[in-house]
Amino acid sequence: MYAYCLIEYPVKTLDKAFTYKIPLDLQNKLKIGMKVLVPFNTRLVHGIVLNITNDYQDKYELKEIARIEDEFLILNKELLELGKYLKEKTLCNLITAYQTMLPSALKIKNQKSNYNKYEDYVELQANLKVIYEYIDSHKGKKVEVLERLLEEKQVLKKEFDANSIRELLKLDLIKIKQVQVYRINKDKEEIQDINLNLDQLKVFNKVKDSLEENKTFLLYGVTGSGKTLVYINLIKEVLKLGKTAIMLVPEISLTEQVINIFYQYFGKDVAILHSGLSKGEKYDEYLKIINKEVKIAIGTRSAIFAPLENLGIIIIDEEHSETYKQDNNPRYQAKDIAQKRCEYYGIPLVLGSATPSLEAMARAQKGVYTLLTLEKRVNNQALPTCMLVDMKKELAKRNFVISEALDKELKDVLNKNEQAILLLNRRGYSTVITCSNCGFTYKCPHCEVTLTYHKSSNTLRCHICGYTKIKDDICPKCREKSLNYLGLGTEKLENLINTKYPLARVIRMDADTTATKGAHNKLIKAFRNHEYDILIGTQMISKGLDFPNCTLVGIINADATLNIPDFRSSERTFALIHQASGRAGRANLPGKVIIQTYNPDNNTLKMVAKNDYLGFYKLEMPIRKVLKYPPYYYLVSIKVCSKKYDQASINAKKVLEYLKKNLAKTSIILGPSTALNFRMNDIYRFSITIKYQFDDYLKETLQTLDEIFGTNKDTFLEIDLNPMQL
DNA sequence: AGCACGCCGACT
DNA sequence: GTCGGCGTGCTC
Repeated sequence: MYAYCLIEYPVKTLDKAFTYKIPLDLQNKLKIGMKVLVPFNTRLVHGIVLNITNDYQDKYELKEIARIEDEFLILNKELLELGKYLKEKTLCNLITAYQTMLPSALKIKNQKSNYNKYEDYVELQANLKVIYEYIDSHKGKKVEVLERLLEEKQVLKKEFDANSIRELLKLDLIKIKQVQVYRINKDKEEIQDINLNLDQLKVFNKVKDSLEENKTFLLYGVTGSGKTLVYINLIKEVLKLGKTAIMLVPEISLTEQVINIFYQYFGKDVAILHSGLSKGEKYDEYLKIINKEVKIAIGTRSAIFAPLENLGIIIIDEEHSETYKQDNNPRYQAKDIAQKRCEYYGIPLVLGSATPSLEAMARAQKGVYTLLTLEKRVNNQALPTCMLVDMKKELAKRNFVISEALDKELKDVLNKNEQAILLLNRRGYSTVITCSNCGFTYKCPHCEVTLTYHKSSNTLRCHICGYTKIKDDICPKCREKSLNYLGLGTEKLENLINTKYPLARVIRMDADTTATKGAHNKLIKAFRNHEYDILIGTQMISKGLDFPNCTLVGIINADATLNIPDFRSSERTFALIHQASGRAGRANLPGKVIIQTYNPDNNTLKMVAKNDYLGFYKLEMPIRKVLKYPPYYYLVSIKVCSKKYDQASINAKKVLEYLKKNLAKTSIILGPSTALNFRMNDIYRFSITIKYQFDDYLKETLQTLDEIFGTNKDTFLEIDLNPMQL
């Protein structure tokens, strides 16, 4: 028998199956999808078995498989196929595709370690007669241990007094047994079922009627309409059919609430997969799935590869979130993978959002997806009232950061002992430092962007590569003490608010205050418990958080995201502000939102202020059509990267020539131009964009392009199909 | 990727 | 004479 193995090196030339003889003693054990160790060239390497056959045609002299590395299948048939799809979709190596699908503890690489966690348990050793004799003739702790063991058979060693255990061991009355345990163990909680309201029920029934069909639903439900409850009920239905479910959430730290609700409802049936877990925890959760001990996997992007068999539904919450697209190789979109898996099992895919991506909504309008709508908030609560404030007028009143209106509302909130959220999508203290004497500004030496000043650490930092330097007292160029701090970040805003409202308790949440594990949760909990009155934060505060006492949301600078030069900036701005305003007024209290902008006539902002997603959709779609952007055209972004400016530039032109020759004539090629972050980590990047509608040979063309440049030493390509940004 | 093989320069 | 620089080519 022969095994076709893919080996661990992620190199184009080695990204194919190598054939090995299967030694007799492994012939019954070896299965497709197992991890093996094989001789390769002069050494042993890891590989994964792609196929097993009985005969072999080529005259090649074959070596034998050395051994099996993991006793269980790391990938089943469906997932092996899925890897091929992933490779095709993203043009990555097949081995890279499989690596991406596995948790780091199981990845195919040359270091085996045991991630199983064991705990010492105590069991009775001697026969019962001896035990009873001991109990009858002794007193104290040791007897208690034995009595408990008679009842429970196996007890955690930690629960007993160590001395007693030691002595009982010496007497040979008990023994220690190592048992594998899971690091995460959540039990179901007894909670009362909440009944779906009529709207929710309608939506639920639509999907329920299609549980055996491969249909994609777009669940468009306003913030606070109770989408989660619909998901829970759908999953219950799926479990009743004896099937399993995957649910994706954008970022686990922000969605802790959702996770907890799932634990309450489903307890031990849930495995959770996200980047915040330790390697061991991830390994355990993955193992629970492989061992079929759980029926539901919840997690972020990569959880879409959860090795559940017999899937019954996949749900993707906050469908519009850009976190579902991986921004390094392989650049896959979890929604595509989900679609593929649903197709395989013939089951529904549910995409949920209050601000669907234009792509999704367009497909729903075309009937490709089935549109389901939840128009009303639970209990008919009103959506918050929004107000646009013209900051140009405020400047005249010398209000640079907080407008009159926001000031009034903030005071009001503080008086009523309610809470407010202020959104400012820029961290740090001041975003630009210039010298008023010579005009000097700080730039990152590796990335060509201005450095942001962080007051708490007195450093200047690059938000791209993390470069950090201590702030100077004098201008490094002209040696004058004339450095000015321009531009507003969350840190400065926090300072300002503290001085302006000295009695208010203010808390800040951004990448700097949430760097340590669990910090996120602590801050959120503290704010929910009303230990603070005002929460200042970047976009991380906008998603899915529920603060019942929060009645005011202030968008400090709505233009910040709007002015980023990208075709999706309007969509992003709408989603961000709309999601943030959804935080206002959730329980019984009505909410208010104040949006500060220098562009009060901007249509996107007007639509946000009206809480009018469909209005925004109707506004933005014609623009996309005219400019030939998604959803009307597909995009490919090619970045030509090199440490050497000249090489990047020359090769960018070569790529362009190649594309012109080989792409469909109907495709549009833009560039090369300098990429958004032209220099990043000392690498220069030229950007070429392809817009196309139909091109059967596109992938082949890109594949060969990639191969041609694969041999180039100092230039490499980043090819992103359906990029989120250009 | 990782390693052997091979062909040239500057050292005990 | 030989140690070691890294260009080239191969891997079931």
